[in-house]
Amino acid sequence: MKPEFRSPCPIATTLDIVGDRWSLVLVRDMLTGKSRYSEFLQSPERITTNILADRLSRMEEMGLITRTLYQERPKRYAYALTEKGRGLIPVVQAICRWANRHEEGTWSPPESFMTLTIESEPDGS
Amino acid sequence: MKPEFRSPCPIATTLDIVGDRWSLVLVRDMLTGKSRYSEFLQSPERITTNILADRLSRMEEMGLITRTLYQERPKRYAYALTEKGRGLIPVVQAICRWANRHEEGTWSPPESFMTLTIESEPDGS
DNA sequence: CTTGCGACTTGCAATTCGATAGTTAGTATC
DNA sequence: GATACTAACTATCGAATTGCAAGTCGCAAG
Repeated sequence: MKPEFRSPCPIATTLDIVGDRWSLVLVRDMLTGKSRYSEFLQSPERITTNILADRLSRMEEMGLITRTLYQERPKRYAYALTEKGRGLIPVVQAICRWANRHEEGTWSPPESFMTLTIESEPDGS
Repeated sequence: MKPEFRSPCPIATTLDIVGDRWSLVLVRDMLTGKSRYSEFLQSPERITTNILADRLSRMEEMGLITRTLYQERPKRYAYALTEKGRGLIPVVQAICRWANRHEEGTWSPPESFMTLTIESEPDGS
């Protein structure tokens, strides 16, 4: 039942976990305040429902997010990043810097996004 | 013929370019001194030849790498990162830090890898 | 008692992936 | 000069993944 990675290389391992076209988009959404299924569906990239359901359960399995019932009757769930998930903040920030520098026309993320930090980081920049 | 991205979001755009399980593994290989087709094949993740050929041509199209004939008769090619490709250094370094912190058993990259810098970066750390 | 919403699930065609086998060009060996 | 070998690909094919559309289920409002 252990997830099997291609190699112990940290890069290959990370790609085995979030190396697809959607996982980090969901991380972005959660970092910018979204928490519900229907909110993820509304993002401009238009993820489909089957992929969304699949990614959410995968990411939960991998310990990146938690799924909590925030309301009984009708049951409603909220998805939120775990500390492991929030640990990806520096990764998505680096990705944003790269895209802004090398791909014309990409949006500049809000200052508040680029200055997010991980609680437990030794460096609060 | 312009590559079409899902949205102008820098994260989604970057994932449209390198958001698969192999591209950044090849970036890693090139950053650690590999430059030839046969060398990439020998990495522990065992990429297959069709995927390797596909990724190399895609990455060349996207401006991440260059393919140069380094020897006539027999023709031999060397692949190297462009400045745009080397711009991904902070991304792969952030990925390494994340994996080392959150995934047990991942290799710690050599110091020389973690201190690589982009020539034109405003911050040489 | 039907309409609608949130959160999924199912079906299916199309694309992509992985394993393996084959090709092409040159070089080295017998 | 036939045989073997290596680098760098290309082709084939079944399996897995993706995208699109439609359907389901619980509930609550009108």
